[in-house]
Amino acid sequence: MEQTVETARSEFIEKLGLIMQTEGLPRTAGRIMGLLVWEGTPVAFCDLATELQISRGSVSTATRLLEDKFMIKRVTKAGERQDYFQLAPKSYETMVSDLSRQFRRKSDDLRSTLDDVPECAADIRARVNGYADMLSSLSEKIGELAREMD
Amino acid sequence: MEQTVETARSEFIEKLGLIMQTEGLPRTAGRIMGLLVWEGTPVAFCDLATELQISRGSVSTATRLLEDKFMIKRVTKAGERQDYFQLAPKSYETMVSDLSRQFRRKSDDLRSTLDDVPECAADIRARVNGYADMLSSLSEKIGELAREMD
DNA sequence: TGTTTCGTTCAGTACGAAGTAAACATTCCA
DNA sequence: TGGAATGTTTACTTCGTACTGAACGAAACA
Repeated sequence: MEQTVETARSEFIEKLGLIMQTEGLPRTAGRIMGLLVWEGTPVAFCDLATELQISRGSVSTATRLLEDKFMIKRVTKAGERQDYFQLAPKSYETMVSDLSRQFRRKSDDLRSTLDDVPECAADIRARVNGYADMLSSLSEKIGELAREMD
Repeated sequence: MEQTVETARSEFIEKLGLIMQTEGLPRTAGRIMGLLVWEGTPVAFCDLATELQISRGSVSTATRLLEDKFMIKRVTKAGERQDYFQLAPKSYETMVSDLSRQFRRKSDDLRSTLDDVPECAADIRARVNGYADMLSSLSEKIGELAREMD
């Protein structure tokens, strides 16, 4: 019975690794997130390496990446030399508003290519804006969700 | 003056290539989309190859991929042996509802790992569901947008 | 029927990203 | 001060994916 929970745990971790890979993050970072979500409590640096069977170097780069994105938080324990990690507060909210920002940036980036396109090429402008509009609508909707989350 | 429009065109195409790459599609497919968005009218198979400076093989696989996703449409012209391509009707709407579906699938996939987790592990269940909820909320919001688009 | 024009498929290649291992820097403790 | 523990950095390796180029098959034309 305990066996199946263990299986579920590693399944969840692996799945989250794959999912976050599709979001453009390294799989390792996703697996770390998975472990931290499952555990809930702070997990030691070395435990991440041993449990996920990855090198300390990978743990270092991945945790730093996740820290920079405010998805996890590095904490310390009194009398403990090791670093511990746990989910950052509002981590999901952060992820969602980050996604919103990504779409916004893409939209703006595309629209900026129209700077040198004269007014007369209205049809081209309309089509490019159409794509950019889709992206900004996505950004808007997702931003809305982010605001609803706290 | 024409020069700058040409520059804007290739900039747009390259940018869309990069953007669609972040969405998990091959860059080539994104550049094809970019060309088709810019032009608006059907573009010949061979013109895709020469204008984007890619092999016919790449054109073949990328167009097939985009066709399968209902993002572009293959059309023919009377008396013309070449295939032509243009944006599919409702292509943006399709892309958005596809995105919604992706998040839905991820959410369901994650939640399914809880099947073997007993009720007593309520804290674990809550955390996993928290992540899945974020994904399904995204799916929901984006699906909403898709419905608003037609 | 032979030839040309197309699009597809597939083997090979190139490239980039991610992970490893080891060297390194720093901190803590004896 | 010496040494162990801890995290970071970097050179190298691995792996997957995307692209090329050529062979192939099918269809149109002559």
